[in-house]
Amino acid sequence: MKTFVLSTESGVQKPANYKIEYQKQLNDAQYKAVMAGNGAHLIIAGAGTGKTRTLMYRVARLIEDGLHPNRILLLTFTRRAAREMLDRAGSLLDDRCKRVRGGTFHHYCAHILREYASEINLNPNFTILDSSDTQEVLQHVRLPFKEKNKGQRFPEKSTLYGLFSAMTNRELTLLEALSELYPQFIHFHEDLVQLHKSFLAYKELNNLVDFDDLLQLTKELLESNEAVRTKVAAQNEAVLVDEYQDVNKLQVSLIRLFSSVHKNVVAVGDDAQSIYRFRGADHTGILQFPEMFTTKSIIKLEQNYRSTQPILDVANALLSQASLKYEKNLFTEKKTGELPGLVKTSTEQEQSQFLAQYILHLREQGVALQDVAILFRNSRDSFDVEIELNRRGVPYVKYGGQKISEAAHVKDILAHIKVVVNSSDVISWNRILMLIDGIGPKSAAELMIWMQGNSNAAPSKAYIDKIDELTKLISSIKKKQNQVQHCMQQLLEYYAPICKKKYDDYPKRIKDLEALVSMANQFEDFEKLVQDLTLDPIDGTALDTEATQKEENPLVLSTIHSAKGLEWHTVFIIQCLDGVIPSGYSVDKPENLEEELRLLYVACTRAAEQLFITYPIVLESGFGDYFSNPSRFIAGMSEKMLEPWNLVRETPQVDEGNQQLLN
DNA sequence: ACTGCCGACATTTTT
DNA sequence: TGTCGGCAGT
Repeated sequence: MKTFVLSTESGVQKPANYKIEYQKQLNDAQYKAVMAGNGAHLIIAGAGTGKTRTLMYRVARLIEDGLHPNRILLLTFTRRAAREMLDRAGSLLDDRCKRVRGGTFHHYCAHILREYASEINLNPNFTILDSSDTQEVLQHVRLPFKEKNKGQRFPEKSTLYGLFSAMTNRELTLLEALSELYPQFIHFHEDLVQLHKSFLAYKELNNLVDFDDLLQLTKELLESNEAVRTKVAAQNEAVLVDEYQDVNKLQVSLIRLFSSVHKNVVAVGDDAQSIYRFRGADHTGILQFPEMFTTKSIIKLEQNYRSTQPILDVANALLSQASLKYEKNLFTEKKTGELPGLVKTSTEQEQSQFLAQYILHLREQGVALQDVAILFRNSRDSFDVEIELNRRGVPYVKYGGQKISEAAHVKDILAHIKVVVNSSDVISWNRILMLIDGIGPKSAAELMIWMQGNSNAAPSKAYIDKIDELTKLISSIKKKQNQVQHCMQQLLEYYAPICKKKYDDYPKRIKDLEALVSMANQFEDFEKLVQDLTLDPIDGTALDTEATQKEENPLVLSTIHSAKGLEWHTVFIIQCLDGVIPSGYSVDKPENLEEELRLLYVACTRAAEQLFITYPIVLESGFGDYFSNPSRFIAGMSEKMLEPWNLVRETPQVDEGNQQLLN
């Protein structure tokens, strides 16, 4: 006789022992967030409370519970964030974590669209336009409207871009977006409706998709096509969203669609760190999460592991000036530390001198350059410091501001590759034709008509040889698509003389391009290369890694926006002036003003041990020098919270205490 | 038609 | 800071 023992346990297998000791390694709130079961959960994570840590432990926990990694979708703000999180989760558990699908909304949408393009009459081979490409399209489309309204000030391409983008991302009608953002153009409403139509038509005709379309088309696809929606959403057994405070309305709609089958959504964010209103993020969005998703729990992470209490005091003092927020009480066990310093300098140059000298002083004290950051509101606010740092040979990297891949020479090269990938990419064709001597807008347009076979007029003899050379190059690359690096090299040989002619500073640019060529081999094919470089542009550093690797790890200069999620031992916030932060453009609207406040809050909470806020009293401008005021956000702060520093020029006598010497 | 030059200018922040 | 529009010269 055979025996079979029936288990008394229910069918679900509960691993009695996890590989990871969750309870030991996490605090109570984090543990709760990691272990929370199915359904929607919102995690309000104050700055420095271990938000990333919590997310990655949750990923590991889900996998340990038997969920297949590719049924997890992790949506982050940048691709780097996803990569880091999954790498860290991987070292926590094992390599299964790396198979989690992670990336930005734009990446995921691009992926869906490529797969299901045919369902919405889209060619899967579409080219993704970055913001400057999109503006070029707008420039083209707006011409007839500008002509029609001759003599009047018609919206610029950047204005149109802002308008249409707001409309899509915030799910507004054109009229709503127009009256809110650019009421001065309200009388063009009718024209703008037409312009928008021709903008969409142009993109459709030429197989072009811009950043906003990636999201919008995906939404339309999933809303209208139940079969696809079910298929896509069924795959997402767990959806994790990072930086929820910065998602916009359109992205919220997408999350709902992505999670529409299993309805397991965990969102992490901090309403106090919402700084992307300009991109359509609505910082009240996170406050409305419970209305959008059937929320099982709201978990608050309040213990800060990053900063000292004096730094948190300043941060909390800033936050107390905000009006609408989730009540939070950040606390730390790092009770003691230096008081944050307030450094007033006479000029911007003096500010730069102070920074350079103090940073070198810190280095002598054992604080490595890479553990120090200089943060600022606008990319150009660091120009003066950069000069000073260069003068003293202090290595630094700068994040934020213009991306290398948006520089003209890089775009030139990429345009050649783009026509290989998508031969109907007229924007790129136009760009590369115009590079040829003697070809301007007119000839380029004629040539494109001719190439499409819609004209018998052959191109003029003056440049027929050059056209020939170009077409040979393109078709040769087309044949060797798998030899990415080799083709890039070939392309660079073709482009180098053009570059020399076009730019005075060509040696620098050629160097950039050589670096681009050498990094090209990490891509299997051109499609991947083009898509990755548009969706995930290289910021300042990546191209000159060679230079930075040789020297010591560099000091970090960054816009506050790009500093999101990062931390340093010592942080300097510079140019902390009224009109800079808050920006002069935001002072007339309370909502915008609050965002500036949050921005300063984000900056302060990047500091672990020491924080400095600096500003010059005299500002130079084209019209001469004038006196400036410190940011209104710090103006009323007590000296016991933010300690004023006194800068003294070097004299034979040595000063003591909190006085820093300048020489 | 295209190129180059000049002066005016406006400017956040990013996928 | 570079970028944009306008204008004159080739």
